[in-house]
Amino acid sequence: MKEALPIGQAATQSGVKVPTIRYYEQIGLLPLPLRSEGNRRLYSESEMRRLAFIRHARELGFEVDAIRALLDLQDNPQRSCAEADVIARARLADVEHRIASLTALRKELRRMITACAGGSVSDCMVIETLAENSQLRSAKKG
Amino acid sequence: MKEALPIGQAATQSGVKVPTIRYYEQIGLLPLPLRSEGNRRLYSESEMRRLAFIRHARELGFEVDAIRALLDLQDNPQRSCAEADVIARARLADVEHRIASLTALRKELRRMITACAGGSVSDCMVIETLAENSQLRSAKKG
DNA sequence: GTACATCCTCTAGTGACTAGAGGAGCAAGC
DNA sequence: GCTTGCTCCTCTAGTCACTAGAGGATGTAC
Repeated sequence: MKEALPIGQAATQSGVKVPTIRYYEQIGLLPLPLRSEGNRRLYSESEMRRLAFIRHARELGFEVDAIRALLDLQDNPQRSCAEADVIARARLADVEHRIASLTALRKELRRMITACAGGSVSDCMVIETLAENSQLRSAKKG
Repeated sequence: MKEALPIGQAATQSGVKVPTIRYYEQIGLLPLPLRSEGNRRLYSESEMRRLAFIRHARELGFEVDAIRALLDLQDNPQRSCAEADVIARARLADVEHRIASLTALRKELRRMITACAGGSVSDCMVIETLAENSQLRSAKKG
């Protein structure tokens, strides 16, 4: 087992800023870490892993509550599979929707870059494309 | 040319809420619309199109500044293609990174749902999957 | 033992909305 | 003309997920 890290090193290693780590602790995404004699936070390997997960999930646009749900799954492996299933399926649906939207956008961005290669912007259709796509869904999350 | 819409109908049609439309006006994403005799906003077809674009772009995770940049491009079609290219390529890189991460997560969620079909959650590896991927980039924007 | 970085807690500010107060405009019915 | 009720107006304040800063304690290097 590796030695524990102070918050500054935890921040550097995870790419999550120091105040953000403290914020995650405050809202209960991270457990209260061990403290040194001088009252400083010390992060274990498993906490670092959890932190990396949170960071990545946030980058992907998951809300804190969704991340909390995923972490709960991990924390309670004995839990009924039905619960896990509901959470996982909801996340999956969300992820698939995001992938579909981003794939459509990627296509349009590629087209735009290609089209722009040799002239003015006047024939770029980003706005038209995205405006039309926006009819795909008519309501957002609750 | 179709007749102009009051803000409530603009909201219904675009899926952007009334206060959000006013907010977009306030921060300069939408132009100041025509007003009726009674001082009510009236949205033309082109403003509706712009609104639809903004909504879709926001759903896809673009920041307001990025949207502003794209709209500026559209507003100034005589502008150099180099500028458009820079914006589009930055967006494309971002989008591709997101797609890659989400695809990895989708795989894991699917695996999880399958695994859960017959047992406990104990071997779910969501955290590991994302925690490892998170080394791909070490810094965010700005 | 004194610099100086790193840490602590606490409060306040940011971006992108979102909700609510308090009031004006307007269409329909009496 | 007058009321009912909806939509609209402006303005301020609240939310989420951070982010920055004040003011002070700790830890390490010379």
